[in-house]
Amino acid sequence: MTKTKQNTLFVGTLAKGLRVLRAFDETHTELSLTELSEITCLDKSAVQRLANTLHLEGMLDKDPVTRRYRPSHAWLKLAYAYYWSDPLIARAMPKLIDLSQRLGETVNLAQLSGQEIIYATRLPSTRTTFAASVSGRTVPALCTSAGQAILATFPPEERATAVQSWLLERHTPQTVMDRATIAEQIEIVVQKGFSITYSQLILSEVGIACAIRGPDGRAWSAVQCSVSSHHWNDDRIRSEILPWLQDTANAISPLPPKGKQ
Amino acid sequence: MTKTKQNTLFVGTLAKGLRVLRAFDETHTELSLTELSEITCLDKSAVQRLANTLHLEGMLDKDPVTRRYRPSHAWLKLAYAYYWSDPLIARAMPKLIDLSQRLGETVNLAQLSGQEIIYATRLPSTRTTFAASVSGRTVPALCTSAGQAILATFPPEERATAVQSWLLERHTPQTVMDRATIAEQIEIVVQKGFSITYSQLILSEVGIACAIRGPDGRAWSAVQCSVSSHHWNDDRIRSEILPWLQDTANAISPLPPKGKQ
DNA sequence: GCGGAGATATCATATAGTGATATGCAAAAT
DNA sequence: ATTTTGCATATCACTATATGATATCTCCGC
Repeated sequence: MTKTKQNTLFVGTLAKGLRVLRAFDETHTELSLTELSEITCLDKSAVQRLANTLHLEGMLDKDPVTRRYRPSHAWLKLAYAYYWSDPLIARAMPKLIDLSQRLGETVNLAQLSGQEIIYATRLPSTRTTFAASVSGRTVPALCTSAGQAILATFPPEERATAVQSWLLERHTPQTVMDRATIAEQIEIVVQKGFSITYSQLILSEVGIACAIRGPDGRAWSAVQCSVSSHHWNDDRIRSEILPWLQDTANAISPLPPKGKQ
Repeated sequence: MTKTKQNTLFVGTLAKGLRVLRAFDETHTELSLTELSEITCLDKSAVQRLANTLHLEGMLDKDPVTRRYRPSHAWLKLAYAYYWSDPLIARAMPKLIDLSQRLGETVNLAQLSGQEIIYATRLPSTRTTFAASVSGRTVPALCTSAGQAILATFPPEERATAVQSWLLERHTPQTVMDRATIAEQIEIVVQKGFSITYSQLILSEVGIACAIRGPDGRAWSAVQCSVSSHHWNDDRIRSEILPWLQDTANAISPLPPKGKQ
């Protein structure tokens, strides 16, 4: 209902079902029918049917006693299918493993997804927050070293509009919320070829990122490394981490020439 | 169509949409409309509408030139939601990171999902196959060290029927396909409290697993470690890996007493 | 420039999903 | 114990919505 996308090629019922799936997130880890109904803004009855269907199809687990629904293992299987479908992952993975071994620090593969960065794979090497140890997290691109590294490969005008309009989100007291400052930072990234951010997502966490450029020089992903500022000063980061990070990013870079065969 | 689940609480359209999502896997990484139609056994028109809807809703990417569909980043976001929803993951993750650091070898968290094991989190420490480096892979439980470790915590009758009836799948020439042999192996696991398998999924790969038991002694998950038999002999595995593995599994074990509060 | 495969668009039809309402169940409140 | 409340589950008549056959359009190989 609400204002369904008129089109006849659009199956509203399926869209509603997806609303139910997407109702689950960090804060909504298990939901009752009425909660689902509230979150999705769908009719109670509709949610009942949709959730039931998702349950029968193995997409939702249902607690037999509380009657609440939870994501099922099928959600992980979908991620597995994604990993196979994205050629970058296959190319990057062995190199990321090497890098993580060499540095002994957390290494991530970040991809641009709209205005956000999604951490497609994570190789945590250190106790950290839960959010930083599992893949699939999304964060506004402007707030992250990876996002800035990627944006720095964009043509100046696109870069400018991105810095002007893209989503921002405060995660720590230190999170930079001023777009002018971010613009400056990114210009520096353009010069240096890498990006470093401090305490943007977690306090005293340093993010270092190098873009993975396509043949046209433009990047959609980045190799990123997170370390603690208590253990690493700027000099050591630049001398002991950056070179390897850069090498890894470059090694992943060349995209296949798109040949049909 | 076909033989839709009669029930009025079942929304066929949604189920069909899910069929489209699940058409993607290791071998089907990007699909055209006609391919989707073949795989899902759905009408061409139906697939057209469903795929289009999934695309508009951001669940499928569409190559503007080849017109083929691919899984989108949303699939990773779903996995992220799963990770938050499963309390075991949050409890296990820091301990798995520690373990992976200590051993310097690949560490996995495996969960029982039907007759299969699903690798919910992976911390690869060594170059390995792609399938073994990304999470979400499922493998028949009987073929894996983790599956055997879990089954060994089941009451004898259930164990027996599982060994008799559950799915088997050959992955290497060495994969044990004889149920009697598997039964024997699992009885040994019951005695020893851990499971070791050789070359079952990949040649010269050794899998070592310890079950994560619930308060009732029964397990649904296991901590698993994969090493190369070229680098590790039995003695070293038992003395240098097993103790830590066991400790980690035990440390994760105690499930919260299920109190409402 | 032709032929064919596959993607896109259209449309009349009835099936399949809708949402209001009613019943059932269990835990919290009195 | 009894009542109340909050949710889950079930039912049903209606029509909006998905259906699938058909037609058109577009791109590639020959």
